[in-house]
Amino acid sequence: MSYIYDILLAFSMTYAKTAAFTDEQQQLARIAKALAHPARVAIIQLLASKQTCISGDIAAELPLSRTTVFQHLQELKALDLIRGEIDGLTVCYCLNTDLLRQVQQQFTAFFLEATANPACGPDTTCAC
Amino acid sequence: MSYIYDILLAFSMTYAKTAAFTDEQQQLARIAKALAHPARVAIIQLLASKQTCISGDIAAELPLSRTTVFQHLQELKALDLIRGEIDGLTVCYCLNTDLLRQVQQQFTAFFLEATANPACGPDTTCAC
DNA sequence: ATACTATGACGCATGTTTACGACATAGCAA
DNA sequence: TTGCTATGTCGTAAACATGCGTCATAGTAT
Repeated sequence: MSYIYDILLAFSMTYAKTAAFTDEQQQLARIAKALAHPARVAIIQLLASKQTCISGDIAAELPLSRTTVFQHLQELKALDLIRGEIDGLTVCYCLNTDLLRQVQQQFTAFFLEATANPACGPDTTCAC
Repeated sequence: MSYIYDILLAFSMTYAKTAAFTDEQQQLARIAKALAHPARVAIIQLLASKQTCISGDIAAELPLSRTTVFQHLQELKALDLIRGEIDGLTVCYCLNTDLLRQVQQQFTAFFLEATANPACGPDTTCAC
């Protein structure tokens, strides 16, 4: 019993237990992770504020090196939150507003669920 | 000029440049980071689903060790997203719904800003 | 062709997160 | 007291994130 259990356990060690969470939870966490750095929040706000897509001089507007900004751009791009099209020497990055709207709904649903009940208080069994 | 610049730069190296982003951006990123792991999303959903606050047997409902779950609880607690009150042998954890509502508004505002414009398309200078 | 510029790829150093076992503590109950 | 149970603390290993300098590539212009 414990032998087989140990073998099964071995396969699910270290970072792999994540697979046991629901797709919904993992999806939300993945997007949240993309927003979990001020630089990436700033990049999205920057792209949102420009009518036309701006190129890699995004780096010029942030207090980070071009290399680092590029890395953040890649991360957002990997989740398809932003798109990048090469146009000659420059690259035009822009928001994927369709996906952002979907994501917005996921977050809205999550927060609705989380704030639905008044949680603990004088009317519940405990009083946090 | 470049001498003083270098000194100033030295104070803001490595992870400290974060200070150059707005409070708003940092706050959003901080909360997003708290939601950036499926376990923490699951914990919040779990607490939301229970009428009464449940104790540390949260761990029993998640595919993680008690120690690891405790660590995630601490992280959420550090941001005051959840509260924990000791009641004899057990601890009652519960959501801080007031704060969650504030956070909800921050995210709503961010996504509104991000999805306001149709971004790139046939009507803009580039066509991502 | 040559030089210039905007991008992107690579590698490395440092710090942070995640996960867990082993130990410590503190209430409760026999 | 003694043992049991629910919590919390510590140390540690592995993975991941962050930041940047350096080099490679590929358009553009002279």
